[in-house]
Amino acid sequence: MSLRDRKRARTRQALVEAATTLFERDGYDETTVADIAAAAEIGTRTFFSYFPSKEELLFPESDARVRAAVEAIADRGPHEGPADVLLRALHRVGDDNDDLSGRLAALRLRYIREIPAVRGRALQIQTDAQGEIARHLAAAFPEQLDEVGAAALTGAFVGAVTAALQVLLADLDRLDDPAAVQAAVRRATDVALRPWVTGAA
Amino acid sequence: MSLRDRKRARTRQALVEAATTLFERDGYDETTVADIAAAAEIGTRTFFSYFPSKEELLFPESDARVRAAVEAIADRGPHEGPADVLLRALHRVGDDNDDLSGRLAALRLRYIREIPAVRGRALQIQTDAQGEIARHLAAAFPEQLDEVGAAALTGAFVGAVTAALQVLLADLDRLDDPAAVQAAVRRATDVALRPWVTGAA
DNA sequence: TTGCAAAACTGCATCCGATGCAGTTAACGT
DNA sequence: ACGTTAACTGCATCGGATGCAGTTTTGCAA
Repeated sequence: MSLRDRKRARTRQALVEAATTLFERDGYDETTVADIAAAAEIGTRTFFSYFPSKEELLFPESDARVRAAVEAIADRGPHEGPADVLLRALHRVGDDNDDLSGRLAALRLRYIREIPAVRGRALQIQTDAQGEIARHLAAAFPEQLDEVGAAALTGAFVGAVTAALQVLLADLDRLDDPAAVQAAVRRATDVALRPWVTGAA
Repeated sequence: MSLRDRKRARTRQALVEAATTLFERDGYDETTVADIAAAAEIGTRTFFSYFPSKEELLFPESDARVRAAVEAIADRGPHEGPADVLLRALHRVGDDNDDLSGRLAALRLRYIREIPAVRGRALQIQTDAQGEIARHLAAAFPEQLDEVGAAALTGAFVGAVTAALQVLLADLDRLDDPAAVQAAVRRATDVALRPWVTGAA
């Protein structure tokens, strides 16, 4: 990796950290892009060559989860059906929830509820990920699932977990506690997916 | 209804129609709020007392579908389970898809794919509607569903239909044909919900 | 009908996010 | 060491959105 690339990665990281600190101190709307750029010691204009928009700061590695899920599909056993694989993939994604120790994740969870632009971006990322997973799932089970069926199955899983999680997080004021969030995620998957684990594959 | 209210409703309608025409002619980003306000013969500033944002023009009656679904839940038969009721509600919502003759609906479907802000707003509306439906469902079946379970079930249904519909609409270039869209919606619900209609309630 | 209070409309100034452009600076490979 | 390429930066600009203050319109009661 060249010096250029290393420097660039460092600046990117500095931007995320500066944004995290400023968001925590002043709030999302109160923190301007100019503030963040200044804190990371780059020009305001240059910010937009690192992130296309302010929201994106909250989702610095949105690909990681998708990759984990795709891996889980690839690592399927010989006797697993589509629902089993999907279930395993979702659990693995839930476990990997600790991206970078929490501070940013806590902000993200709060802002997804409070700031429309952030919520919109989060939902779009989820939709895209869902589509990607469905594509891989259909490819893995060509005889049992067509494109539409795979999308429907994936949508049902993700939709169930997301909705359940939302209810569980709604009355959770201490979003800063990673353990509580982790527990909520696990309970959400359990409740949401119970209808499948007992039924047919 | 007072003269004031009637006039206000007329202006609101004029704004939606002006926006529809301008969007069709020039595109979403190319049409400014000032253009729309001018076409409806009100000041630019006044626009924001009718709609809080530009996107909102594309969702003028987002409550209607929720009301239809809630009605469907209320009209349940004595032997229907939660899944049956939800299925019927979803079908009714699908049938009511012809809001105001299509032009706006066609634009909406296109822009949900193309413009991030619109997609974000659409997903937020869907999420809110989902939550509302789940609340009513839980209230209707207090012994079989708790809050989390109702949210998970509703999320699964809506998620499945939405995902399936998205695949079907992806290769549909002629979005202007209401019949084709209607058919896609119906097929999406059929495919997505097949696992439930045969299984247990 | 008249007069008053509430609501709606409007222009103006302002802020912020985002983009195009052009000039400068820094890093890379030879 | 040098030319090429990429990155950084300031500047100007645009559109969406909000607060404010002044004017106009509507509603209602005297």
